Amino acid sequence: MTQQRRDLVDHVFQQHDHFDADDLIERLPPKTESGCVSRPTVYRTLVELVDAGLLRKMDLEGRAVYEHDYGYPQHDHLYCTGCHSLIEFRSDELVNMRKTLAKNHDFRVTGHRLIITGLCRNCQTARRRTRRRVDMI
Amino acid sequence: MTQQRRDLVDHVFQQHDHFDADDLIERLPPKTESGCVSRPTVYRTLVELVDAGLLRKMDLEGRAVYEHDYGYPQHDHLYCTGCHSLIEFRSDELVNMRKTLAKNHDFRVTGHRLIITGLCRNCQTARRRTRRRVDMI
DNA sequence: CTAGGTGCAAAATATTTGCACTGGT
DNA sequence: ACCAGTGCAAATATTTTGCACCTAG
Repeated sequence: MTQQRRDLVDHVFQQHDHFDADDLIERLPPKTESGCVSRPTVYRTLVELVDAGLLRKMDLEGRAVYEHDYGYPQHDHLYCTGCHSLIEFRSDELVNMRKTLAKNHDFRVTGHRLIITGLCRNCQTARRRTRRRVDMI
Repeated sequence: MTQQRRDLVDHVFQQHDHFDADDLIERLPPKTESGCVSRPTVYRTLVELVDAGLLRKMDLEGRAVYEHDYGYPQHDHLYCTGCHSLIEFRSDELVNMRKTLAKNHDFRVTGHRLIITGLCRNCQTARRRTRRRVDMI
């Protein structure tokens, strides 16, 4: 348990949000007095946190996005292509569907990933008014 | 409409399967007398086929995977982490769920992607017997 | 002390782009 | 001839790795 890992873990679990490796790197330097954590260390630590079951990883437009896993209920996401935000939702139907499918296809399910793409409320109206900025975070 | 595009489109639509840019490039050379199609051309053509609505693209483990779209019913996939195969399935429940969610969240849905991960029948038994090879292609 | 962790630089992977050339119409 | 399409090489973007050094336990 080094200082770098402590910094990373602290920031990661400060609030429940979605982030990628770059977000993490950009957020860290200003908040730590010990200088910034190097890119390889961030990637290596993320792998370990995922393996340890503390984070969940998903691929979004070619990049790896992470969110809390440990202690969080299973859920899926609405993804807004306007502001690139992820909105969480839960669905028991989906879990049941998964069970049925597993049985029908003799498939041993280990997990799933559902992303529903579209425009969130804000981006629907923003698009009408003005050219919205496509900035992230 | 050039010879390269004709070759590409011919191969892509010869059978309904899932492939990535590399698969396509490897499959083409032996079958065409006109030499192989260059990598940039493959990528450029794939983009156009997706834009034209002929192919669907999905991100799987960081790589772009394509499948037929035009004329094919909407469906989702079971993904076997053993043999890396994609098994298609249809679900009307899912479509209904999507509608309900869209309404509840005031979200304008444009599409979705569901991938259920696990082990297919073969890989379940193979795993018990012997250490299966995780070779690709 | 010593094993695991870190940072730098470089490699690996996947995809995209600048640009001059070429082939289809 | 013209213009879209092509190939090469190089650029991008993201993530991974080799390796020498450092530090927590």
